Amino acid sequence: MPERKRSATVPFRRRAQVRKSSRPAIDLGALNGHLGYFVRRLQVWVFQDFIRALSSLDISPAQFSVLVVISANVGLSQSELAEKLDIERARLVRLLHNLGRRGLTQRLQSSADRRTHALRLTAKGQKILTRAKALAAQHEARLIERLGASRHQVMMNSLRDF
Amino acid sequence: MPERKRSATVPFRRRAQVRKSSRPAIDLGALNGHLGYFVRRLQVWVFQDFIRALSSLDISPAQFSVLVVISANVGLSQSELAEKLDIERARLVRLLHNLGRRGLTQRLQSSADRRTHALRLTAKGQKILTRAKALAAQHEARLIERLGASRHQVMMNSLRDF
DNA sequence: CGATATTTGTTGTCCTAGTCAACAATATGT
DNA sequence: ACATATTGTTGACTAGGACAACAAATATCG
Repeated sequence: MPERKRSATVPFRRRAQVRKSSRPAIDLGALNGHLGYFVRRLQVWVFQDFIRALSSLDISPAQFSVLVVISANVGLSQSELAEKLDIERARLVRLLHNLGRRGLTQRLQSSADRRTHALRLTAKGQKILTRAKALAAQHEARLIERLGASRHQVMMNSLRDF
Repeated sequence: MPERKRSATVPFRRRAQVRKSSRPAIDLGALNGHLGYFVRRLQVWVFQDFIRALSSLDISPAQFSVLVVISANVGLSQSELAEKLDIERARLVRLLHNLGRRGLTQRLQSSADRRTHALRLTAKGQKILTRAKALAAQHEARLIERLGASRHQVMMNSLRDF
């Protein structure tokens, strides 16, 4: 996609014709020493690919993580979920509001503590999540392909208990 | 229905000591199979630590990357910089506007192409960048410590040419 | 050359994520 | 019983990023 206008056959380049080739390669400089920069780039790629992968279901990465954790821990409270996913409680409220509006999640009154809501997926939510997991798996396959299986494994092990 | 793996060998835990233990460990579920989730967490940690590290200079990660690349490629244009850092041209305009307002960067008229601006740091910008690099190095040291030197190295190699 | 297309920097607009303070209802500790 | 803490919620605000449109400048190609 990046347009290559580098004609290798030009014998003598007149000054007026020397175009962008005067800056052949841009140096990242000190960024080369910062892992965070590359992590950021990877993360952006992952999000873009993930969003595209689940675009047919209109499920964002954050929404996916919420659905997955609710599904794996039925009845947990918003505070617990927020803490586990490192989301602000205030932000989780809006996430759940949207998911609830779409009929994917439910907030049930907890008998023990009337402040808390016991979270669970609706039948529709479970169905959607099943499809979402399949699409997410395809995304992960692309990531593994892009990264190389061994590197993917290494990074997984390195980051799992970060 | 949630598969609660209660170890059958646990004798009796007194209720008084068990507080919110009705939910002893929250399961990440399918997220455990997604590298992107852990990459995201690392990236958030990195940004938080980086911002804190450079808070005395009030330099964000994005601003740092802009200053670094300009410094390493004096005279490059906004388009080139935007492409290299994967920033929208429109966004870069605002970044440079702020950095310019603070007297850190300059946009000089390019003689060859009067559309483009040749970017460079001011003397003040270079001075600030020098200090920023030192603080960023401290941040990187913390990241290495947190991650382990070997893992840091492995990830660096894995992501450098992503 | 000259008409047309493309590039560059810019502005305006919109959307979403994320942060923060405050608040009512409820629960807890002493 | 009373002070304190937690839970879910709302409102307000900031910032990042996406997108369209635009004028000026340049490139392309008949």
